[in-house]
Amino acid sequence: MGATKLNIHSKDINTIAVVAKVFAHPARVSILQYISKQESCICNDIVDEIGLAQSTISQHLQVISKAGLLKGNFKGNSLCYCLNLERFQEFQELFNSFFNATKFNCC
Amino acid sequence: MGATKLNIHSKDINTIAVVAKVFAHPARVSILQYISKQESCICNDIVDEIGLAQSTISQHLQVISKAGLLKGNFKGNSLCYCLNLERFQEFQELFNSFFNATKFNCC
DNA sequence: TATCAATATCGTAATATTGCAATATTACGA
DNA sequence: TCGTAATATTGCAATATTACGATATTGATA
Repeated sequence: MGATKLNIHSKDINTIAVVAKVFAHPARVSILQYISKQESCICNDIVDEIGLAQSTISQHLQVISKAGLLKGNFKGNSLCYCLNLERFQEFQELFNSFFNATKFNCC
Repeated sequence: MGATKLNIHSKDINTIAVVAKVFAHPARVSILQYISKQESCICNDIVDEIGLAQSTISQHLQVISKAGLLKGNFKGNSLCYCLNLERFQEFQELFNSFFNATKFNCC
């Protein structure tokens, strides 16, 4: 018990949920906003900015990265992430088509 | 430890996270889609439709309802929820302004 | 009022998420 | 190559979420 049942839902519905999950934590929303405002981005700056431990930020970054929302230079001891703008817009469109497809009212 | 730190983030950022959390579970996405397709909505129908226990659906409905996404007749033994279209569109706009405000790229 | 059907709540178990400290890894420069 | 700074990983504890069965509640109707 307790585990989310994925197999009973359509692929589209699960996709929406997975994408929403990325934005469902304030630290990740903060990180995304912060990255989008920088010329280049160094994780250590984010740590000072967001106010969570370095390891915690690193984990959140991994979640964001796995969702495909980052691109850039991941080598070296001072990384330079960027927003993957294409992917980000894909997400926006995904949400919008969900919202638009769900707008029919019943009463 | 383990509890999400809300106080270190701005109100806007927390709001995005709270709203995203509603859509961050496939059952809730399913429920929203289902409701939007019905003339009237009876929870027991949803149970058959979604494939989760009645109590589980009821809990998810509560989450959706607390987010303000439902309106309608909540009295009687056969309820008639509807999507709160205004609120739903508010959410869509919230997401879009977040997406649009975060579109600046760094590299 | 007694019953029934629909929905909500409670209690609990399973799983997931969050966060941190400690440690490991990595790549650069001396 | 050695040290160092930056980032990643690991291990663990705390908390949150998900799900279900059992039970309670609610409102309509006989």
